[in-house]
Amino acid sequence: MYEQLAKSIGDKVTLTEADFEVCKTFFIPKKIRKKQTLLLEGDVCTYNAFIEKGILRSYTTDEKGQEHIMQFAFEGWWITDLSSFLMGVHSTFTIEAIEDSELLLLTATAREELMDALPVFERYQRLLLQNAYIALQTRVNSALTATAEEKYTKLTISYPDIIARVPQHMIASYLGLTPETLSRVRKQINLRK
Amino acid sequence: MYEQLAKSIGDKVTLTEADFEVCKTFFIPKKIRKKQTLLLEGDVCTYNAFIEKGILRSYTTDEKGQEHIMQFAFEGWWITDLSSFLMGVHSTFTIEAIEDSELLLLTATAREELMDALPVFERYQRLLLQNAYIALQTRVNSALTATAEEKYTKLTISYPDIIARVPQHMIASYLGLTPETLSRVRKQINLRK
DNA sequence: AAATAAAATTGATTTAGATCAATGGTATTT
DNA sequence: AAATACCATTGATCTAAATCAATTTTATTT
Repeated sequence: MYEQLAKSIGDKVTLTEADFEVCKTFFIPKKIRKKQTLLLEGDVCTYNAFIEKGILRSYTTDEKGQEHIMQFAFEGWWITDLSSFLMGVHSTFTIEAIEDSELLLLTATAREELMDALPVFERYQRLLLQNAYIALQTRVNSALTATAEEKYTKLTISYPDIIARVPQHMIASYLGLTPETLSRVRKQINLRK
Repeated sequence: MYEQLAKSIGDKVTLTEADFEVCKTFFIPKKIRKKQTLLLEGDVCTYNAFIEKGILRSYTTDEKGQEHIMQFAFEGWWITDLSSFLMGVHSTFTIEAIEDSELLLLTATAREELMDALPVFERYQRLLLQNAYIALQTRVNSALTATAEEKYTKLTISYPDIIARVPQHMIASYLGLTPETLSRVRKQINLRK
């Protein structure tokens, strides 16, 4: 149940086995079924979730009821509404499981305590955040620069997992395209090869 | 020369005056004139720049020679190409002064040393990054969701400084619009009031 | 396994914003 | 202060992607 977490932390910092045992105690394991929500828009996000197994997504809903996906999260990734989680404000995102998933939840206070108990955890969190920030910049740039086809092609290269495991209409939403446009883009690409 | 830095750090963490004196020694002051570059696309970004005075911007240039602005940075903000700065890869961004500016530069090694010397500096950096990440998410969401007019209106509300101090064609670039479209959007808004 | 719901595809049409082009303004530069 | 380069505005036209609508395919549920 903690394999992915051990791997994720170990990739970024050095932690003894004893310290990892301490680390584990701060997390709350939780299973969540496909289509169940971990967070509803408007609620306060009380957890930062680490994914041991499965896929989740976070999304906003606009006035017309259309969903806009902010993030997909797979095994070994984290997902939360950061501003709600850190500042205690009402969330703008809904977080929902795309597959049956196994999570490790960290409350805001547990997170603070864990960073105090194991200073490398703060470093780990900073390193994760750096990567997440860089990835988001790339996404902004793609949104400003790229055509529909370029956006899709870049995604297939950078995140083949998303293409393989996520329904197409959700990929469209993530890229800021309609499902129809994405379907046509894929057809074009296939015709050319 | 260090007023803005003292303010920025003081807003996030607690630092004694003596520690701040230590902190100062890690920075290299630098003046840069309007239109001069701090970083050219393709070079390795050796500095994380804190802005004491002035405005800078970071942007990518596409195949057609068009510039796409990733970030504006004012007094009290930081600017860098994070992935180039941290990983030593060639930068995708150019960083350039919009006005004559005064900077405090931190090299990657100075930054590491500073975080070792003053652990609160690591926390300060993490807190900055958290805010930057949340702001970027908001920008992605706006890019996915909003019309040209909504993008502009949101910017006027969230960042009136940008509207007031940055040329219009750069605002257009930042929003992913052409200068013509932004001009028309502004006209529409003015006609309505 | 049949029934139902959800997702993907394809076609016809519309539209928001881009592009092309010209003019008037506003800064820099000499 | 004149000259030059850069910016913002306005108009006409074009186009990539959205919308509307129908059909086929694939998943879920009973």
